[in-house]
Amino acid sequence: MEHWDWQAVTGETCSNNDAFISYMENPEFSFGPLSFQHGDEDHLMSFPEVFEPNPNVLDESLMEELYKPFCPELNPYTIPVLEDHVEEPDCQKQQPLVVSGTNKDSTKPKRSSRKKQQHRVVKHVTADDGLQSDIWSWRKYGQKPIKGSPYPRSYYRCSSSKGCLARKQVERSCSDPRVFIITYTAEHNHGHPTRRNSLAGSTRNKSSTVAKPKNLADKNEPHEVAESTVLSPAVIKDESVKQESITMEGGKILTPDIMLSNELVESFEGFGDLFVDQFPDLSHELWFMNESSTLTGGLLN
DNA sequence: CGCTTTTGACCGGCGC
DNA sequence: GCGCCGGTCAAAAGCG
Repeated sequence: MEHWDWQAVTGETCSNNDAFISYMENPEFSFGPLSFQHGDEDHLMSFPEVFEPNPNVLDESLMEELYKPFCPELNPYTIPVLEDHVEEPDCQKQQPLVVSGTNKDSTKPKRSSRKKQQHRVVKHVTADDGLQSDIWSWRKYGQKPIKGSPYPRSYYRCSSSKGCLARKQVERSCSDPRVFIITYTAEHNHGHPTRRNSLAGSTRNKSSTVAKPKNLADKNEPHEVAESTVLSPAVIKDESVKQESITMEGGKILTPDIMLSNELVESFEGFGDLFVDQFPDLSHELWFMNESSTLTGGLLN
């Protein structure tokens, strides 16, 4: 395996040896939180979100290494699930052990979570850098004010497939309102979505500023701002186009510089916009497909 | 028509 | 048993 230096958005670096050795120890994590060793320290980083590849020569072997953690054949139906990565939301950290504003008895464990057995992954993201990287489509099914937090928690379920148990909770950090705490529970029982949410019903925010939290346009209640990783319709449609472009190519991606194998291309399915999100320097390598598909008749209409 | 969000009601676990 | 709380349901309404 060729040596590959990873540049993390956080400023940290590590080599692919470190990262992939760790990955091989935890192959069930097809993508998502990835632990690696750097020096004497253990790190846990969300792989698709924090790493950017060095601008290096792009060839197939490097691409395969690059995408090994995301390869669906290893675990096609898994969202980032890493029990060890569970973190308590900020507000709950400040109030020992979950909920209950009273906290009369902090020595006993408060209610053992009803869903204790479920895997959970808690991610902290900002509106600017994290909220658009979710490749799944979600339908909101509830919102509740949370004790001890000025912001409500929103509940989403996967809308890509009926019967999918995947859930996501979104709340705004009370310690840093710029940060959204996203909690994933359960697993997707299906492959990556072929398209994002449909547009219908999702356009109540008349203003379609990119990634703007919905309801800002039509409601003034401050708690409403806490909600939402929902993409603006414009973004959703735009990304759907990109994503289907990849799928529609059905086998080969051709660029002036590279030709990828069928297997690798299949591993990209449902992954197109994530690629673009995470590796903007390389996005032009795939964007041509959108152009070509447009020329051959378009995809969504 | 099929999808979405909104929101009050309901359910079940937990502590007292 | 009661009340609190988080999580879910489902009806209503909007959108393309």
